[in-house]
Amino acid sequence: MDNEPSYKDKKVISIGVVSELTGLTERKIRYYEEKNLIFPKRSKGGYRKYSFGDVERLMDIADQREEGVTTKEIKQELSKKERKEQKQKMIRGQLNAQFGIQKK
Amino acid sequence: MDNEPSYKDKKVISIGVVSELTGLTERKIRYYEEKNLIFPKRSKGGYRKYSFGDVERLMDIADQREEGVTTKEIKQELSKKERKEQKQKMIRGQLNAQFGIQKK
DNA sequence: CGTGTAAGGAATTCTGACACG
DNA sequence: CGTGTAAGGAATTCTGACACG
Repeated sequence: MDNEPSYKDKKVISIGVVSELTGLTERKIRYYEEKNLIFPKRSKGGYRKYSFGDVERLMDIADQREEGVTTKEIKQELSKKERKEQKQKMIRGQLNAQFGIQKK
Repeated sequence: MDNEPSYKDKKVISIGVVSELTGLTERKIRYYEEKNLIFPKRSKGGYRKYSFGDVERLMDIADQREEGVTTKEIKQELSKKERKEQKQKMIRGQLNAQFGIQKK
Protein backbone atom coordinates (compact mmCIF):
# COMPACT_ATOMS: atom_id res chain seq x y z
CA MET A 1 0.00 0.00 0.00
CA ASP A 2 3.01 2.28 -0.40
CA ASN A 3 2.45 5.09 -2.85
CA GLU A 4 4.47 5.64 -6.00
CA PRO A 5 8.13 4.58 -6.03
CA SER A 6 9.13 8.23 -5.90
CA TYR A 7 10.10 8.76 -9.50
CA LYS A 8 12.04 11.82 -8.45
CA ASP A 9 14.89 9.81 -7.00
CA LYS A 10 15.16 6.90 -9.37
CA LYS A 11 18.46 7.04 -11.26
CA VAL A 12 17.45 6.27 -14.81
CA ILE A 13 18.43 9.23 -16.99
CA SER A 14 21.54 9.24 -19.18
CA ILE A 15 23.89 12.21 -19.28
CA GLY A 16 22.80 13.24 -22.77
CA VAL A 17 19.21 13.71 -21.65
CA VAL A 18 20.33 15.45 -18.49
CA SER A 19 22.32 17.82 -20.66
CA GLU A 20 19.20 18.66 -22.65
CA LEU A 21 17.06 19.02 -19.53
CA THR A 22 19.50 21.32 -17.76
CA GLY A 23 21.14 23.10 -20.65
CA LEU A 24 24.52 22.20 -19.20
CA THR A 25 27.27 20.60 -21.28
CA GLU A 26 28.21 17.02 -20.46
CA ARG A 27 31.64 18.31 -19.55
CA LYS A 28 30.21 20.53 -16.81
CA ILE A 29 27.97 17.79 -15.50
CA ARG A 30 30.90 15.41 -15.19
CA TYR A 31 33.02 18.09 -13.59
CA TYR A 32 30.45 18.79 -10.89
CA GLU A 33 30.45 15.11 -10.12
CA GLU A 34 34.23 15.18 -9.88
CA LYS A 35 33.81 17.91 -7.31
CA ASN A 36 31.28 15.80 -5.42
CA LEU A 37 28.35 18.11 -5.99
CA ILE A 38 26.25 15.43 -7.64
CA PHE A 39 26.19 11.63 -7.35
CA PRO A 40 24.85 9.65 -10.30
CA LYS A 41 24.74 5.88 -10.28
CA ARG A 42 26.33 3.72 -12.95
CA SER A 43 24.89 1.13 -15.29
CA LYS A 44 26.66 -2.20 -15.76
CA GLY A 45 28.46 -0.76 -18.75
CA GLY A 46 29.65 2.21 -16.74
CA TYR A 47 27.18 4.79 -18.00
CA ARG A 48 26.08 7.49 -15.58
CA LYS A 49 22.43 7.44 -14.55
CA TYR A 50 20.71 10.45 -12.99
CA SER A 51 17.39 11.09 -11.26
CA PHE A 52 15.02 14.01 -11.73
CA GLY A 53 16.21 15.12 -8.32
CA ASP A 54 19.73 15.24 -9.72
CA VAL A 55 18.47 17.33 -12.62
CA GLU A 56 16.97 19.82 -10.18
CA ARG A 57 20.14 19.83 -8.18
CA LEU A 58 22.17 20.56 -11.33
CA MET A 59 19.95 23.48 -12.26
CA ASP A 60 20.46 24.84 -8.77
CA ILE A 61 24.21 24.43 -9.14
CA ALA A 62 24.08 26.17 -12.51
CA ASP A 63 22.29 29.13 -10.94
CA GLN A 64 24.86 29.40 -8.22
CA ARG A 65 27.75 29.19 -10.66
CA GLU A 66 26.22 32.02 -12.66
CA GLU A 67 26.18 34.08 -9.49
CA GLY A 68 29.88 33.46 -9.17
CA VAL A 69 29.69 30.86 -6.41
CA THR A 70 32.61 28.43 -6.72
CA THR A 71 32.22 24.67 -6.70
CA LYS A 72 34.10 24.59 -3.44
CA GLU A 73 31.60 26.90 -1.78
CA ILE A 74 28.70 24.92 -3.20
CA LYS A 75 30.26 21.79 -1.79
CA GLN A 76 30.68 23.35 1.64
CA GLU A 77 27.06 24.43 1.64
CA LEU A 78 26.08 20.86 0.80
CA SER A 79 28.24 19.43 3.56
CA LYS A 80 26.65 21.80 6.05
CA LYS A 81 23.17 20.62 5.09
CA GLU A 82 24.24 17.03 5.39
CA ARG A 83 25.59 17.58 8.89
CA LYS A 84 22.29 19.16 9.89
CA GLU A 85 20.35 16.23 8.53
CA GLN A 86 22.61 13.86 10.39
CA LYS A 87 21.96 15.73 13.61
CA GLN A 88 18.23 15.57 13.05
CA LYS A 89 18.43 11.87 12.44
CA MET A 90 20.40 11.40 15.63
CA ILE A 91 17.86 13.34 17.65
CA ARG A 92 14.98 11.40 16.20
CA GLY A 93 16.77 8.18 17.01
CA GLN A 94 17.38 9.31 20.57
CA LEU A 95 13.79 10.33 21.09
CA ASN A 96 12.60 7.08 19.65
CA ALA A 97 14.91 5.04 21.89
CA GLN A 98 13.68 6.92 24.94
CA PHE A 99 10.00 7.23 24.26
CA GLY A 100 9.28 5.21 21.16
CA ILE A 101 6.72 2.50 21.60
CA GLN A 102 5.27 1.31 18.32
CA LYS A 103 7.78 -1.30 17.21
CA LYS A 104 6.21 -1.92 13.83
CA MET B 1 3.59 28.68 -9.37
CA ASP B 2 2.86 25.44 -11.24
CA ASN B 3 3.87 22.36 -9.32
CA GLU B 4 6.41 19.82 -10.49
CA PRO B 5 6.74 19.14 -14.23
CA SER B 6 5.06 15.77 -13.72
CA TYR B 7 8.08 13.50 -13.84
CA LYS B 8 5.78 10.62 -14.56
CA ASP B 9 5.21 11.62 -18.15
CA LYS B 10 8.59 12.96 -19.19
CA LYS B 11 10.14 10.71 -21.84
CA VAL B 12 13.71 10.37 -20.70
CA ILE B 13 14.42 6.68 -20.11
CA SER B 14 16.29 4.51 -22.60
CA ILE B 15 15.06 1.06 -23.55
CA GLY B 16 17.83 -0.70 -21.65
CA VAL B 17 16.74 0.85 -18.37
CA VAL B 18 13.10 0.21 -19.17
CA SER B 19 14.01 -3.42 -19.73
CA GLU B 20 15.57 -3.59 -16.27
CA LEU B 21 12.66 -1.77 -14.65
CA THR B 22 9.99 -3.96 -16.23
CA GLY B 23 11.83 -7.24 -16.58
CA LEU B 24 10.78 -7.36 -20.23
CA THR B 25 13.25 -8.02 -23.05
CA GLU B 26 13.97 -5.16 -25.42
CA ARG B 27 12.49 -7.29 -28.16
CA LYS B 28 9.13 -7.42 -26.39
CA ILE B 29 9.16 -3.73 -25.63
CA ARG B 30 9.78 -2.88 -29.27
CA TYR B 31 7.14 -5.34 -30.39
CA TYR B 32 4.48 -3.77 -28.18
CA GLU B 33 5.34 -0.46 -29.75
CA GLU B 34 4.97 -2.00 -33.18
CA LYS B 35 1.49 -3.06 -32.11
CA ASN B 36 0.76 0.49 -30.92
CA LEU B 37 0.40 -0.40 -27.27
CA ILE B 38 3.08 2.01 -26.18
CA PHE B 39 4.41 5.27 -27.63
CA PRO B 40 7.96 6.28 -26.77
CA LYS B 41 9.53 9.43 -28.15
CA ARG B 42 12.80 9.48 -30.05
CA SER B 43 16.05 11.27 -29.41
CA LYS B 44 17.83 13.09 -32.26
CA GLY B 45 19.86 9.97 -32.89
CA GLY B 46 16.76 7.82 -33.10
CA TYR B 47 16.92 6.25 -29.64
CA ARG B 48 13.62 5.45 -27.94
CA LYS B 49 12.83 7.43 -24.80
CA TYR B 50 10.20 6.29 -22.30
CA SER B 51 8.47 7.85 -19.28
CA PHE B 52 7.75 6.26 -15.92
CA GLY B 53 4.16 6.21 -17.08
CA ASP B 54 5.26 4.09 -20.02
CA VAL B 55 7.04 1.76 -17.62
CA GLU B 56 3.84 1.30 -15.64
CA ARG B 57 1.92 0.75 -18.82
CA LEU B 58 4.40 -1.92 -19.91
CA MET B 59 4.09 -3.76 -16.61
CA ASP B 60 0.35 -3.69 -17.06
CA ILE B 61 0.73 -5.08 -20.57
CA ALA B 62 3.05 -7.78 -19.26
CA ASP B 63 0.45 -8.83 -16.71
CA GLN B 64 -2.23 -9.05 -19.35
CA ARG B 65 -0.01 -11.05 -21.68
CA GLU B 66 0.67 -13.52 -18.88
CA GLU B 67 -3.06 -13.93 -18.52
CA GLY B 68 -3.21 -14.85 -22.17
CA VAL B 69 -4.62 -11.56 -23.42
CA THR B 70 -3.42 -10.93 -26.99
CA THR B 71 -1.84 -7.68 -28.11
CA LYS B 72 -4.82 -7.12 -30.34
CA GLU B 73 -7.21 -7.31 -27.41
CA ILE B 74 -5.01 -5.04 -25.35
CA LYS B 75 -5.02 -2.57 -28.20
CA GLN B 76 -8.80 -2.67 -28.50
CA GLU B 77 -9.14 -2.02 -24.78
CA LEU B 78 -6.84 0.98 -25.16
CA SER B 79 -8.81 2.31 -28.10
CA LYS B 80 -12.02 2.03 -26.12
CA LYS B 81 -10.56 4.09 -23.29
CA GLU B 82 -9.34 6.70 -25.73
CA ARG B 83 -12.78 7.05 -27.24
CA LYS B 84 -14.26 7.54 -23.81
CA GLU B 85 -11.74 10.23 -23.00
CA GLN B 86 -12.49 11.92 -26.28
CA LYS B 87 -16.17 11.96 -25.46
CA GLN B 88 -15.50 13.47 -22.06
CA LYS B 89 -13.38 16.16 -23.63
CA MET B 90 -16.14 16.94 -26.10
CA ILE B 91 -18.71 17.26 -23.35
CA ARG B 92 -16.49 19.50 -21.31
CA GLY B 93 -15.92 21.68 -24.34
CA GLN B 94 -19.64 21.90 -25.02
CA LEU B 95 -20.46 22.82 -21.44
CA ASN B 96 -17.73 25.40 -21.44
CA ALA B 97 -18.97 26.95 -24.68
CA GLN B 98 -22.51 27.15 -23.32
CA PHE B 99 -21.91 28.24 -19.75
CA GLY B 100 -18.23 28.96 -19.42
CA ILE B 101 -17.45 32.46 -18.27
CA GLN B 102 -13.93 32.80 -16.92
CA LYS B 103 -11.92 33.45 -20.05
CA LYS B 104 -8.54 33.46 -18.33
C1' DC C 1 1.09 -14.35 -33.19
C1' DG C 2 4.85 -13.42 -30.10
C1' DT C 3 9.48 -13.69 -29.23
C1' DG C 4 14.56 -15.03 -29.76
C1' DT C 5 18.76 -14.22 -32.14
C1' DA C 6 22.77 -12.99 -35.16
C1' DA C 7 24.35 -8.98 -38.18
C1' DG C 8 26.14 -4.60 -39.35
C1' DG C 9 25.98 0.06 -38.55
C1' DA C 10 25.22 4.37 -36.14
C1' DA C 11 24.64 7.17 -31.91
C1' DT C 12 26.08 7.61 -27.06
C1' DT C 13 29.15 7.71 -23.36
C1' DC C 14 33.61 6.94 -21.06
C1' DT C 15 38.31 8.26 -19.59
C1' DG C 16 42.61 10.80 -19.66
C1' DA C 17 44.88 14.52 -21.57
C1' DC C 18 46.09 19.03 -23.40
C1' DA C 19 44.68 23.92 -23.60
C1' DC C 20 43.65 28.41 -21.57
C1' DG C 21 43.73 31.27 -17.88
C1' DC D 1 39.55 26.94 -11.26
C1' DG D 2 36.23 25.80 -14.73
C1' DT D 3 35.43 24.43 -19.17
C1' DG D 4 36.30 23.17 -24.22
C1' DT D 5 37.97 19.79 -27.36
C1' DA D 6 40.07 15.92 -30.05
C1' DA D 7 41.08 10.79 -29.46
C1' DG D 8 40.25 6.00 -29.19
C1' DG D 9 37.56 2.57 -27.33
C1' DA D 10 33.60 0.30 -25.32
C1' DA D 11 28.61 -0.08 -24.32
C1' DT D 12 23.97 0.86 -26.19
C1' DT D 13 20.48 0.95 -29.48
C1' DC D 14 18.58 0.62 -34.18
C1' DT D 15 16.53 -1.86 -38.14
C1' DG D 16 15.39 -5.78 -41.05
C1' DA D 17 15.48 -10.54 -41.36
C1' DC D 18 15.23 -15.44 -40.40
C1' DA D 19 13.41 -18.93 -37.17
C1' DC D 20 9.73 -21.40 -34.76
C1' DG D 21 5.18 -22.29 -34.24
